Amino acid sequence: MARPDSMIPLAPPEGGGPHYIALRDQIATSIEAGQLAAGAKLPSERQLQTGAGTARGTVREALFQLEAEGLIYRRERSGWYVSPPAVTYDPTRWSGFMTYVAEQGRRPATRTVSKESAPATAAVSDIFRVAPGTLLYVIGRLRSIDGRPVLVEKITVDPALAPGLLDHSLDGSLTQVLTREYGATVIRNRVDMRPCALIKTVADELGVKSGTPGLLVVRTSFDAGGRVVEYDQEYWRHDAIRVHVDLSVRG
Amino acid sequence: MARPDSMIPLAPPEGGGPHYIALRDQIATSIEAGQLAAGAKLPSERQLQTGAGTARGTVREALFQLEAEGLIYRRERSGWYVSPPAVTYDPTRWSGFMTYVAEQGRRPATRTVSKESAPATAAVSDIFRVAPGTLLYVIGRLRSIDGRPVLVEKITVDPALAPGLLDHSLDGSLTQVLTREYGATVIRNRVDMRPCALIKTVADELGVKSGTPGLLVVRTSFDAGGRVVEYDQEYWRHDAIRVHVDLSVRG
DNA sequence: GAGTGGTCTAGACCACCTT
DNA sequence: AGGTGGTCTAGACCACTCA
Repeated sequence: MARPDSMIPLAPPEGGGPHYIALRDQIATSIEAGQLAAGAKLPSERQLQTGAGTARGTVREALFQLEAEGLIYRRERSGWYVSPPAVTYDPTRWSGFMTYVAEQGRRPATRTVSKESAPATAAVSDIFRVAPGTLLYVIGRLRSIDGRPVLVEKITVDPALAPGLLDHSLDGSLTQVLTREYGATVIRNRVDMRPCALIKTVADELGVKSGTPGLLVVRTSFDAGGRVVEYDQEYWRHDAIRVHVDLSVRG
Repeated sequence: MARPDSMIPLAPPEGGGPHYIALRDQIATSIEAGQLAAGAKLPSERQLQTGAGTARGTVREALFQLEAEGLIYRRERSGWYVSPPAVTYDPTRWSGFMTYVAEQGRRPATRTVSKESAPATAAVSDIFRVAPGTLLYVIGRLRSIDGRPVLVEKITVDPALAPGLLDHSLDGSLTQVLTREYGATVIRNRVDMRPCALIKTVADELGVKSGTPGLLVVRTSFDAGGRVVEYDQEYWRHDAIRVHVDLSVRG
């Protein structure tokens, strides 16, 4: 039996839109009204289901919508939570994650997940202008804001520029280490950004479901000789970042 | 009856992952292998359902995943199609949409959807530094690449700077009109970007389902007097754009 | 161990696009 | 008119988290 109109579980949504949109609006309103504060946990899907008088699938559609909008997020098999505000990233400023997150009154943290020497793939060897298979340092890090993981990054560095890099502490600013310990001077930064989906490996580390939307930010920094100092691929939760660029006419 | 293992509809996915991921991988592979070219239509959901031996909901989950990744997109109630490549947007370059899209070998088009004088809301009046309720020009445009709508924009301009603007043709570069006809000179550009969901009004114009992921790009341009020349909110399909910024040390 | 979300089934009706 | 995706139901079992 499909949609038994005889029992009218809940008033059909005003305006005739889908039920899941009506539920979405209801939850969105109580978030904006502050009844659900940032970080607060939503009722369970089965509770919402009872309250709304719809099937669980419909409830989940409303939740997916809110997730896509960045209003809520999930912790795998734990529940749905109200998203905290996003931080602003400005690629024209040269401060690192730890700095600009703190400047915005939030608490940044970095955890080094992996560090190793690995042979360069075709794409990477091209960027570093080395032969494919050349051993490069690859560092994996997980960065959090106020205790919530927001990005996973994979940093590649040429050992020729920073021999023994992996023996240093990598839980702070890597750029700072490269500058202070190895005298590397970045004079050019290239930044690429694009919406993406978080694939399994990344999603697992962030504790989100594979396939949730994200933002890929790729930074490539060069020294005066045009050599790549640092190649950094950052996979962000899509609701944790916004980008801001301020530009004046120049030469 | 749930998951009748007795009939094993399709070999359970290698590695033990979910079925929808296996189907996703299968479709992704045939796209990457070129068996499904950019713009090609996928088989219908019910055909895929039969082929994969799963329920339609599972098929749709695989399709949603691919959509989130930007590999495919849908035309409302028409079908699923392979996404064309994204265009690159560089906020540090001052060329407009028509120019940079054409430079990348694609065919740009603009259609003016609406133009009117409307009273400034609180947020907008703040940006333009006018009293709330002041009449401002608001222009709605739909922009396409190779015939596929990729963004909806809402441009706000202060009539004090460009009286009679709405009488001009607005289907080309608006910045050019403002420069040539009104002598406005932009010396500063502020750009904000963040992932978002496309809400109903926008989604309808783009012909996508409400709630599909998008990218909001807000450009604010200023003249030498610090006055806002143009305030432009662009809602992009998330799979149509990537952002590229190249920065050198400077003053 | 109770409860949560994650995955899946097998249907149904509808609004809309396409031909 | 026939086919498409969009929405929805009412179940089920599973892997995992949390207390």
